[in-house]
Amino acid sequence: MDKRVPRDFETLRATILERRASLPKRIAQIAAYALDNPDDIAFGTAASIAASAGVQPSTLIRFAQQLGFDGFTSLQQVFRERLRERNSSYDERLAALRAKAEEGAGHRAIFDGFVAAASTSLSDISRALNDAHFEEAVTLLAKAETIYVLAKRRSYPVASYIAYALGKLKIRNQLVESAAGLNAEMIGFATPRDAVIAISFSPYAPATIEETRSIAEQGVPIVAITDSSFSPLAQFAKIWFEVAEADFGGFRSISATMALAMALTVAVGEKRRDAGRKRKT
Amino acid sequence: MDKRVPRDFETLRATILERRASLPKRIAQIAAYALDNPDDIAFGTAASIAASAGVQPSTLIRFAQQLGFDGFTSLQQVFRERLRERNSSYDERLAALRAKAEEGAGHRAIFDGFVAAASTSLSDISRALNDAHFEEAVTLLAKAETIYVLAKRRSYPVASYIAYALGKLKIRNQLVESAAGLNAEMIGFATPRDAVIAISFSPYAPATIEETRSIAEQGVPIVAITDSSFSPLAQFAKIWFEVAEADFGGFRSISATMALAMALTVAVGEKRRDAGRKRKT
DNA sequence: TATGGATTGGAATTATTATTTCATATTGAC
DNA sequence: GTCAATATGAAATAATAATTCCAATCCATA
Repeated sequence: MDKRVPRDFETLRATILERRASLPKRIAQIAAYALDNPDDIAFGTAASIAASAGVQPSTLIRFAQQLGFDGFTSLQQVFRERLRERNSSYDERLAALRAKAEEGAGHRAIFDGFVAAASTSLSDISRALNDAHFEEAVTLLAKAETIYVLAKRRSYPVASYIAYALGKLKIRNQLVESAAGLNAEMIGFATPRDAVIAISFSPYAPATIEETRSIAEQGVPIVAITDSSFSPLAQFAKIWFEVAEADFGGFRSISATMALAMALTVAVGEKRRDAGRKRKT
Repeated sequence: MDKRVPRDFETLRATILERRASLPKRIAQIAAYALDNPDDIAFGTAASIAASAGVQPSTLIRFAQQLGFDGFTSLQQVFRERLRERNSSYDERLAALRAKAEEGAGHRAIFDGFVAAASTSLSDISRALNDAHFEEAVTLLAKAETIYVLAKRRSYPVASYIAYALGKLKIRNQLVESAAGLNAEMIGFATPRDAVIAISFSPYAPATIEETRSIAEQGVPIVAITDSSFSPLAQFAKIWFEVAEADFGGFRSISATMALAMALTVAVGEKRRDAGRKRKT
């Protein structure tokens, strides 16, 4: 018994792909069918699957045996397990990935951890996002002449993506960068007809707070993305979103923030397009 | 037959909850178990489920019949269908969300779309990432004196995050920005003892390609993150990762790229720490 | 093109699993 | 407390499904 039986779907998949070339015709046929229709394998009976794949039930069993299983039933377990896993909550999946990390599966575990953290964050925000707030924010931003984007450090990548996307949508915007130390002057140009997207998470970058305060004092409406109602950003903002990002290895995910930012941007683009169309007709 | 048989899980669930009070003890027991462990119902046998729920198989069948099914098997179909639906490919779900967004179902649909795109991308890369490549990349980067980070436009946010994280980990790095048009000179300082992380997706920013080529010619090893084996980056790179990002509303997700980038960064940090510790002992 | 080995189809067999049946227990009304 | 109706447990039975077996076929090689 030097050939190990694939216990999880991914290993199984890899094994099949690897041996694909050397499999007999009918077995290959079943192999292809299995990878294309994993759900059918999970739920069907040997006879029904064989019929769908255009082979005999016995071939199906030979296929399973060739892979090292002792029969169709044990092969089917792997396909069922896959559905269970896929279906299990993000939290459980995260736990599973963390568990894998414990076994010390090299650096792969780190990667799994980040994927898990990102998934968790996404599912959290999907649940938590308030539709009405989102709608208000879109309305507010769509009316702005120029959208100022304000974020430092960890949040800066999000800001730069927003600026990129707004640019592609031909929406006037200004990324407040600290390059030449002219942020204060840049902010000075903003008026109440503009709007701001400010992003900051604990520990809040002092510069972001300071700039947000000063721009708020000029009467420019602010949409904030931050991590709690105690955030200093929340007090300055007309509308603010609370985003809870999961962390791994001391680094927090930014995927939820990113998704929210992209959605805001694109929604603003759509709203403007719609408004423009209406005005013309 | 005025009582209709629940055909989908949600209806079934509602029906069960509604009648819960009027059900006999053992039947109620099975009902509770079914709602708590729907996966078990989907895959188990009548005997195994009955045992887990602490009742007789016949009770399970009576339960099914009381709900209007003609036996356990048809009840089970509903639980299986549920898994199928839940698992229906992300692509289908994305398509549905896109359609929803098209018909103007509020801006929430846009947000959902971005979350779905991000989830899809994450689950794809989780499946596709090659452990060995990842390990190699980490080794290569951990040896570098300085890590140069190269990315423009859509990929720039990822690069800026890498630079931020490397900085926090006290790993010397240089983000190649186009601020003052001095990129060529900056790149000129790189030696074969350094390393590069280059990120670019179709349509590849010409500047990124050009800079990657020139730095490769200096013998600096390159780790590339890109979207296909035909990518111009792939030919210059010692190791390259293929990342397929789902898109929504014309904007591609960057969550998978982000997760990979963070994992690389932190893994490099760990590897260095381990190496440092070894040297000391 | 003959020959041996591998592969396949299809029926026979075995196993597993759902369902039915019936005796027993429980519950509630009088 | 008695009786009838209902519910439950356990084993018997029927149905269904997995597996095995063997003859037929295919394929590569000499």
